[in-house]
Amino acid sequence: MTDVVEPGLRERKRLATHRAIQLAALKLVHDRGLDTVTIDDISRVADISPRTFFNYFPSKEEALVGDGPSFPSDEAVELFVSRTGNLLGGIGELMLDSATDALHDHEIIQLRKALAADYPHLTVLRMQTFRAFEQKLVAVVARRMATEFPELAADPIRLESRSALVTQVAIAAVHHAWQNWARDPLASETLADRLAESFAELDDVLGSLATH
Amino acid sequence: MTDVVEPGLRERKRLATHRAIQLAALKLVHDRGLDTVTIDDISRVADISPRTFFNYFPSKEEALVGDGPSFPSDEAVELFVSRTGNLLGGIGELMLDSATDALHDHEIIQLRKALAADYPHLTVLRMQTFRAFEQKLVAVVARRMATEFPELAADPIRLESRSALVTQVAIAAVHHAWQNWARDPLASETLADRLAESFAELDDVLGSLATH
DNA sequence: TCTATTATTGCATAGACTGCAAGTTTAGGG
DNA sequence: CCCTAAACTTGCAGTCTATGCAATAATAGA
Repeated sequence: MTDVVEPGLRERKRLATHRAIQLAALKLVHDRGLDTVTIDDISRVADISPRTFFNYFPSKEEALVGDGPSFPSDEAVELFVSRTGNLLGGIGELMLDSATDALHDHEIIQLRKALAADYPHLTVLRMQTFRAFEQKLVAVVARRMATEFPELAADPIRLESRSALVTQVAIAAVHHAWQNWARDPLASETLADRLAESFAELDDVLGSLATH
Repeated sequence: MTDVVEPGLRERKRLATHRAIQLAALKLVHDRGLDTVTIDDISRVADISPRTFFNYFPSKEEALVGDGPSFPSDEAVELFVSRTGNLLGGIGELMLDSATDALHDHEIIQLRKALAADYPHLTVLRMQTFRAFEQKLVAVVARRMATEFPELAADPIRLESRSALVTQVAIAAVHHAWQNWARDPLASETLADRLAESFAELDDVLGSLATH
């Protein structure tokens, strides 16, 4: 298999700084509120120069919400495309596949959760990191729908519109999951749990709403 | 009935300035691109002081995307709540009711359309203006679902989660409509048309996705 | 140990945004 | 028509965000 090379000193330092900045930003904002915390403050706590801050994050907000999800692996994508039935649930699994990446840092996760509860507009910003993502996802969904619904494949414009709509609906579910996750700080459920719940609920609610 | 009082001079001037700022901002950005346009530029064209700009809009972006929709009238809300069947379609009509407010300024609409095509991230920002809105909408949807699905009314937590999810899905449809509307600059369809289309398509797609 | 690459930092600068106080304009009554 | 209160505009000073550039420091790899 592919060798997992031990990352060098440079890489390790880079990661440490990356984390130090996020941690400093999250702690400060948690303690003193969003608008009283400046990038100078964050840099001081993270032990870097303010100029270096911008080598890692383009803005205070980005440092707070963290990096967007990475796109699912090719295998996961191909599996998704080739399957049939429960399309939305499949997208949910795909999301989950990419969301479970950097979610091992307990302290940061906890702080981010509190942040999401305190500043809902940052949650929306967080959703925006999914947008980069979104276009690729639409393309993948289109491939899947083309194989599953042959009559759509014949009408590219309709296919495009459909897959865009379905993707938006899936993102709505992710948003819903994130909101529920952040709602109560005491719950021990992970974001992954909430994702599964929201997609299940979505599947359930569709049945009761369809007018056919 | 309620008398429609002629707005005074003060109010008319205010509206004129409001429009002048938006127009100036949209034209400048359309001609020169987003990042080369400053608030000083906009103010110069709109014939106001830069300080006055901030009396009208909190940022350049807000001036570009315009004000959020106003909440639907009480009558529209009550009608929606009391009806039954096609829940999502009903929400669509509700959205439409509030979206057709300030949509009579052809020049601004056309420029905003071009803007949405050129800068998709502003469209997302535009969606954020729906958020104030969103909370109220969730409450209204909850009322409707409580009357329509009595078994939900008995479980407030479930009801809350459901209505939040349904609202998110509806917003997804609005997003989809907005994207389609902005996609081709030549199409003569109005945003209202696109909204109707997207909600119809949503209703249609639900049938094919439900796993029941 | 030497060198190329990459990262950090300070400095200078432009632009976004806010509070405050002074000046203008409008509303509305006498 | 005039006067006053309220609302609106403006200039100014100051803080914070953000970026380019050039100098310095640290690391990788030979």
